[in-house]
Amino acid sequence: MVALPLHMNGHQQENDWQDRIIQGDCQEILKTVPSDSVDLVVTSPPYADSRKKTYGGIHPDQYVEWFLPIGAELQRVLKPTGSFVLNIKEKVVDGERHTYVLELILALRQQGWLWTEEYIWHKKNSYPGKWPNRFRDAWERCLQFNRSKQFNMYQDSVMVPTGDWAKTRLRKLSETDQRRDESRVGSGFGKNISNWVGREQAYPNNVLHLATESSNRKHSAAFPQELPKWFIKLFTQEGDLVLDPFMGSGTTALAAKALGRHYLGIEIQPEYVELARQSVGDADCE
Amino acid sequence: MVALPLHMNGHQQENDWQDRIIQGDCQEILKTVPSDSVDLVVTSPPYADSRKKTYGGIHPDQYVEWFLPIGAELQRVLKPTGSFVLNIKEKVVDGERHTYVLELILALRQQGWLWTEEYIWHKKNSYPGKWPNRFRDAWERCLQFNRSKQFNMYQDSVMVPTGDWAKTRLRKLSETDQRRDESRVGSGFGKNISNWVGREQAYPNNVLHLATESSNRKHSAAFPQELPKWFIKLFTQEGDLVLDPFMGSGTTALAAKALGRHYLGIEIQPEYVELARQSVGDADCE
DNA sequence: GTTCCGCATGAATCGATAG
DNA sequence: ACTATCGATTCATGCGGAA
Repeated sequence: MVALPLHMNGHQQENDWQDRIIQGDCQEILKTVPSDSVDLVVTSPPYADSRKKTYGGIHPDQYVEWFLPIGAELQRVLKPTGSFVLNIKEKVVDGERHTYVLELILALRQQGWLWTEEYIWHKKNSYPGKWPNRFRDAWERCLQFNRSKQFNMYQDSVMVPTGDWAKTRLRKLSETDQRRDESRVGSGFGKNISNWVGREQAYPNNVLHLATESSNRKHSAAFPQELPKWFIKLFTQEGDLVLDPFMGSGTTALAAKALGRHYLGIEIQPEYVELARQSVGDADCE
Repeated sequence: MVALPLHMNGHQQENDWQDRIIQGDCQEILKTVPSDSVDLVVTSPPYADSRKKTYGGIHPDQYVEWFLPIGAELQRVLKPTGSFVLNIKEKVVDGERHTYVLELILALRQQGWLWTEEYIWHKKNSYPGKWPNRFRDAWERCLQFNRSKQFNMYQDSVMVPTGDWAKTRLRKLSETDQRRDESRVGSGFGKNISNWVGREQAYPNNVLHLATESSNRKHSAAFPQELPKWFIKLFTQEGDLVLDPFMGSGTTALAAKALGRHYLGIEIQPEYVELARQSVGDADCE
């Protein structure tokens, strides 16, 4: 049977785990989350040795060791059809890219995760700076892991306008619409699709072009809401549960809520917890 | 005619190693190349299990083992101030990204290489296709390795125009071209750079936006000439020596020659050798 | 000389079929 | 069961021919 939250007894209601932001160390909190209950984990954990003041600064050499227990819990709480998206980028240490992310990928596979794909987040407005031996770092990894080869993926929900739709849309419109309508019947969507009716659309690829959010004042990591949104649309449906064990200022929760998904956020810093709760609360008023 | 290095006796003149394309297995040929003689290695080795007919198809599980002896030779022939740029991408095997590239990076570091940086080549025109569990693969790794932390880097040579270029130029373009320009983010590759001489310039970042050359010539080059050109400009000066141990149809040699650098190409396939020689020969006539 | 349009062409991947 | 081959799917790009 599932590990029940400590304060609950008897029948557990799934709703208790939805739309909440919990303060605490995710390694501990996660133990109280039921198995096979989460549809998507999307998170941007503290990077090694960075954000020292906020997270205690995990040393690069200890990063894998630190993350593995959390990876194990995430594997347990994720549904077999769910996905785990890890946004991360290795630091420069002593003039070299450190290898802890590579080692983490290998270690997570040892743990049973499937390394399905590596998406690239291209940061269009990367952090300025100049060094004699390198250029600005303008990309981060978004690693997709799965428990099983059979996972949910709703590709139609993230389609984008075709490169030259303006040129050909009028000509091909009828023909293409017919074809797309057929395929739409089987896959039971409708909401987002309707936004694109009349346009040519194509499936995206594994390179995401997003700007970092400079307005994110308090939390040190500039994690644009569009990033979790994209993965939430891609890997969940409305009503599904999205987990972020390193919630920070609540970007993932906001994204999930805005898309009609349930969220579960864990954050160790009380200030961030408060900030995140305000954010999702504020969103209520809109 | 092919003047093989083995035919030479006595003192080696550096010129003997310049501007030549040698047919043979690079693992063997490299042994005859003088130590500390190359300013830049830029190459795109056969990817695991691909190009089966031409290279014999290295199995993913044996890739690291196969590459390491070559890596050792490259380390020897490279000058201490030189760089080694490796263009590579892992395949999907059984629904997962294979880990041989990650393992190769770790193994090359064991061999003494410094993993200085990972550039991303964003392939604007990625191979089409649709699958239930993934999108099209639109990026490849360009891994930069060095022998020493003190390596040559000429950042000014790859600066890109900035600022008001969109403003000035977009007005004249058609609607479709405008749309294309939007997606043409960042590192100003392209032919019209000369139009922007004298304008404000900025340093690029570590994401390169290039299209593959699909229907360019008879022989479609796996990587576009702009890719080696960028690294050649960045890591060498005129008169320096550029080595490509997997020359293919000669893209790197052409790029080096066009930029006034010397080249040394090694290629096992006689047809490619012939093609590459014709290419650099043809370039002479222009 | 432009601009526009048609068309072939990829460092792909999956799933089914065949040996 | 495990490998090898094949068909289906899909789209940005650049060339060449046409207006």
